[in-house]
Amino acid sequence: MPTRNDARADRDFIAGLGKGLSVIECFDEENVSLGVSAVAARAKLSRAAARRCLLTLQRLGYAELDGGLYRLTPRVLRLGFAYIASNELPDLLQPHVDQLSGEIHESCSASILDGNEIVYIARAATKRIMTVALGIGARLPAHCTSMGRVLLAALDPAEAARRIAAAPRKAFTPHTVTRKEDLLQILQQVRQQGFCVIDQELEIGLVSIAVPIHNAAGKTVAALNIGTQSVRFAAADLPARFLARLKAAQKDLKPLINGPA
Amino acid sequence: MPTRNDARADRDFIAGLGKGLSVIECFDEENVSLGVSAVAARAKLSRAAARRCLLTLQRLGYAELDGGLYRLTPRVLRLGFAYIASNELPDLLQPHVDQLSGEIHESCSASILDGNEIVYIARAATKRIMTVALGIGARLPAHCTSMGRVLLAALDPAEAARRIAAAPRKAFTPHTVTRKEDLLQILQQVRQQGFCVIDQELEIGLVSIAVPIHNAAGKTVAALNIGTQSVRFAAADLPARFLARLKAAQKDLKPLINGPA
DNA sequence: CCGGATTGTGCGATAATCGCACATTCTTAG
DNA sequence: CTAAGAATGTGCGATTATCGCACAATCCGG
Repeated sequence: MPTRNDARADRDFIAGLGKGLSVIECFDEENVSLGVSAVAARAKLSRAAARRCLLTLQRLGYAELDGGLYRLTPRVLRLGFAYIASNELPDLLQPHVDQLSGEIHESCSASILDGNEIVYIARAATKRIMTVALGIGARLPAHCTSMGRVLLAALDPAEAARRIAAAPRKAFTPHTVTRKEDLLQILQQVRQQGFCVIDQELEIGLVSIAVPIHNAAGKTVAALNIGTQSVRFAAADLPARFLARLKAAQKDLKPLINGPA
Repeated sequence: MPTRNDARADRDFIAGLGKGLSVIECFDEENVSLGVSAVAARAKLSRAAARRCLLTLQRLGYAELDGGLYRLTPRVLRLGFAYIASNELPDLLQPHVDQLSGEIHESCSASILDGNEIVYIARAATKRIMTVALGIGARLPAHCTSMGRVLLAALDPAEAARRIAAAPRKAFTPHTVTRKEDLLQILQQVRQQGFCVIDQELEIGLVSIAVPIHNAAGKTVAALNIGTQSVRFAAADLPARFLARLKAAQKDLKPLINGPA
C-alpha cells in the first residue's frame, strides 16, 4: 500500500466530477424532478455545490430546468450508452436473447455483475412477468437472482464470500436465502452443476434458471436466464425444460466473445 | 439576454464536471479501451486534466485500469439508468413495444428526440433486420428515420427547420432525402397525415412506419415504429398493413402518459 | 540495443470552487 | 388576505483544489 500513491490519488481527485455524477444519480423513478435543496440533501452536498452542478449539467444539456425543478434529459443516455457501445457484450447477446425468447415464449435476459448487483444488458420479454419492470441497465441484488448466483459462483470463492458478506441480503420473500453460509454452499453447488435455479426468492410466483456465458478464453463474463411463472412451470422442472436451450446459446456465444471484458 | 446572468452562469460552471463527462463520452464501439493521451486528444483536454478525470472515474468505480488502458465499467450504466428510471416513458412503452412486436412478428421500437437525433428508449426485435444493432440509448439521425420525422413534425415548424438546417443530413442511401426544402415539405405532410413512412433512406432494404405518441395533454412525447424489410413489404403497403395497430397503441398509451415529459 | 511515444511525478502559481449570509420569490396555512 | 415558512437566486472574500509545464520512468517497435 503505497501511502505516497494514495496521497497522489487524493491530489488528483476532481471533486467536481464526483459531485456531478452523484447529482445525476440522485434522480430515479420516485424523483423525476428535483429542486436544488432536494438534490443537495440526496447527494450530500451543500446547496451551493448542488446548484453549481445542476447549472453545469443544464448548460451541457444533461439536465433541464422546469419551474424551479430540474430534470434529466435524454442526453444522459449518452453516458450509459458510452458503455453499451464500448462493450461488445450487449450487442452480441441481445439477438440471442431475442431469439431464445421468441422460440420458447418466455422472458429471457442477460446480465453482468457489478459489485453486489446484477445489471441487465440485454432483455426480451414476452409479457411483463414481474411487478417491477426491468429494462436495460436495471439492477437487482445478486444474492437472490439466478443470474447473480451464477456470476458470483464464477468469482474466486474468497471474493464471492466478501461480496456476499458486504451485501444487504434483504429477504424479498419467505423463500429468500439470506444466511451467508447457506449462500456460499449454494454457490458451490452452482459452480459444480453449471447452472442455477431460483424458486420465488425475489418475488412470489417467479421462477428462473440461469447459465454463465463464457468468452473464448473460458472466463465467465455474463449470465443468461429464462424467467417464468411458477404456475406455468415448477422450479424443479426448469432444467429439464430449458437447460438444453440455454446451454446451446452458451456454446454458440463462447467463440464470439473475445475480449477480457 | 441577461448578460449579468451569463456572467453568473460562467462563474458557477464546474469545469471538472464537464471535462469528466466528455471523458466518459470518449468511449465507444471503436474505442473500448483508451490511454491517457488518446482520451486527452478525443476530449480536447490537456493530458494532465484527462489523467485526473480518468483517475477520478476509476476511484469512483466508473472506469477501470487494465495495463495502461482505461475502460468503462458497468457502473456508468447507472448514469443512463438514472434517466430511464426517472422517466416513466421507457417503462410505459416497453410492454407495448414487446406486445406489438410479438403480435405482428416485426421489429418495433420507440424513441424520443434529442437535438437532431432520435434516441431509442424501448425496442423489441424479432430478428436483426439492420446491419447495425440498435439497443436502448442508440442514436440515429432524425432526418432520415420514420420516428425522427414524426418527432420533428411535432415541433414548432421554425424549430424543426432550425434543427434540420443544423443537422449534417448525410445521405445513407441513394434514397435519402437531404435537401432542406424537401424535408420541410415532407414534415408538413407527416404533420397532416399523422404518420411517416420511410423507404430505404437509412439502409437499403429497410422500410418503416412510425406514428407519434402523445401524452394525456396531447403533446407529442415519443414516436413508435415498425421496421421491416422491403422484400417482405413494399413501403407503400405499410400503412394498410400496420397503421391500424400503431394507431391503436397510440390511443392506448395517450391516457397513460401524464407529465410534460 | 536504441529511438519514439506514452505514462507517471513534482511543484508553484493561478484561478476556480466553496459556502456563508442576505435578498427574493413562492407556497402554505390560518 | 396576510403572514410564516421554505426554497431559490445572489454577492463576495478566502481557501484550496485544479492546472499544466517540465522532467523522469517506462513501454514498444525496429
